[in-house]
Amino acid sequence: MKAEPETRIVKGVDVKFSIDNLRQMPNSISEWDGVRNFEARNIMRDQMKIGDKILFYHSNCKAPGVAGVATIVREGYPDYTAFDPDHPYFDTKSNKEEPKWYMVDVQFECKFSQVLTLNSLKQADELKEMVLIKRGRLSVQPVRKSEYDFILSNAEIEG
DNA sequence: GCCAACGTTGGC
DNA sequence: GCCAACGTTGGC
Repeated sequence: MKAEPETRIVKGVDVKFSIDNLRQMPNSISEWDGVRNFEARNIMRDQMKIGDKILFYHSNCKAPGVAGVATIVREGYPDYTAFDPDHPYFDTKSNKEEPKWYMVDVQFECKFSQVLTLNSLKQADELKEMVLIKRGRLSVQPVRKSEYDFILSNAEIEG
């Protein structure tokens, strides 16, 4: 799951969100709101289950890469930020009766001492088929167990 | 249901 | 800040 750790202003609101921001939330839990892509939405709505681990990826920043791990603690439910005209993620085409967008809740699991950069991930033969490498440009995407295990085995966990 | 125009993502 | 790649929209 990708988030942007550096300041980005959308309708006057800074939408940056890093692994540190997640850790600092109450109980280190946050809603994963603002996803406005059908394929990414379907993954959150239909596939993610409580207890699933996710790789927290920092995108659109100086050092893009995997920053740590989080866990799904609530399965897909309507992304209500789409209903609020004052919210940066408002969408006129979504409403409570027929929600167009969905989100999950995630809880901080661990942070890597150093971000595993996209550049370094690209060097690994084990990750050649990874959606992140092959395709990019999708903010919620599937990770094979072998890819997840490889990434974790190459990460140093902070603390 | 095609596809051109347009908008967004996200690395660099 | 540029721009390639890709997703979405809307006219026909």
